[in-house]
Amino acid sequence: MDTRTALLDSAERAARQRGFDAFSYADLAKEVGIRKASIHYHFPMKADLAFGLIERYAQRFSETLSNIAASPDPAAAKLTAYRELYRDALADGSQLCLCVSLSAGRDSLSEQVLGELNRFHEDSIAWLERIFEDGHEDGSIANVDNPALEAAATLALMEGAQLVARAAKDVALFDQATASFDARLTHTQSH
Amino acid sequence: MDTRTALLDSAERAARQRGFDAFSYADLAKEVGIRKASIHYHFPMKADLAFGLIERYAQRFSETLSNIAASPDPAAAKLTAYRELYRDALADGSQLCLCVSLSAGRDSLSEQVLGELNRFHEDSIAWLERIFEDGHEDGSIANVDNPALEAAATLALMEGAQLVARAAKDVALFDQATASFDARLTHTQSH
DNA sequence: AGTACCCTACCTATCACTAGGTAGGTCGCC
DNA sequence: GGCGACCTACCTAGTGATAGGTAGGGTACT
Repeated sequence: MDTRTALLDSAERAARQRGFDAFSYADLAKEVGIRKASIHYHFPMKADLAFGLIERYAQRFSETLSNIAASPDPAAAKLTAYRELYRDALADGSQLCLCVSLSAGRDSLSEQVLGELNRFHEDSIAWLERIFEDGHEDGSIANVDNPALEAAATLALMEGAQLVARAAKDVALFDQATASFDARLTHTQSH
Repeated sequence: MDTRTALLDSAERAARQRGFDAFSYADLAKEVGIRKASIHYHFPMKADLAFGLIERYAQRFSETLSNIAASPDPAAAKLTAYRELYRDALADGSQLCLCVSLSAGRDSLSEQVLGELNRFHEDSIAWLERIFEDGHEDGSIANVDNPALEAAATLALMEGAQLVARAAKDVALFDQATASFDARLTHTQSH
């Protein structure tokens, strides 16, 4: 496999599990099977690695959101899919999604990475706002007063639910925290 | 001032601003005005410092919640007060509350500190559940279906809102994320 | 075909620095 | 005299980063 990709994979897992500052080039080197110094060939500074991580992550996430939005399902189903994204990222309760992890350890990040992170948040909120508007129109989401505010609330809810679930290492907490949100969605049984 | 308290104060601010792993005994020593090694007299290991922090924090928070609960105000007003707690902790958008900060950097914490953190979360949810029950009865909180789930959602919302607001260094994001929540509360104008 | 050159992708060895932590001494106060 | 509170001085084990070397592949000119 491509070494650069292997490094990104290993770093992403470490960052999501332990935080970006909590893993070292030595950890990475051991896992990927090259020497510590060789990592600097691919990522001269650790900030470059952080940027590489968020760049790839944002791109993947963006594609996923586009795919969800493109489906002919009602808006409620799209929000359910969105929720699943965050739920799945928890794995067995030991991982955070990268944006939550980086948000939490914000301080050590470069200005560039921070900008990318904020852009990711803005994109997510814009996407959600659109879905809430659709859900208001097609009636699949209950009580939509202000799509923009609902979008901001949803993002915060997902990130917060992930945080508390990971703290307790218990995915059930994520489900509890998002259950009321889920109850607003009209689930049309399709089989 | 008491040196131990000064150390806790300095450590708390540092932990909330930069994360528990991101400040060192050297930073603390410089700020408090004693030598690095002297800190070990008060907190032999950094884990002891972490425990001291969360212990004091949990106790303070518990008292605050008790005071809020004891007031004769409607349940909605108590939730507003709860929201203010998290909002105020943000300061100018640069700080998290201690539990969010520690949740985020969970990995480096001792089992003991982790237990204390989870207990804090449980207590918060129990407190919130009670408030939601009251709010359902006195009618000051709209659409209360399941108090336990609402409680979990509220905690997650607050922590998540704080996280995204801090990431963007903008308190307005906290307000946006919690606005829909606030809209469910009946605000009785008293003057 | 041979040689000169640059490239990628690693390596060894070491850098300067910081982390948390320890040993042992000093000083004032009850 | 003992103890609380602090000091200087040091240690070990890391950290990210750098310097300089090397094996092997491609390209280009003669």
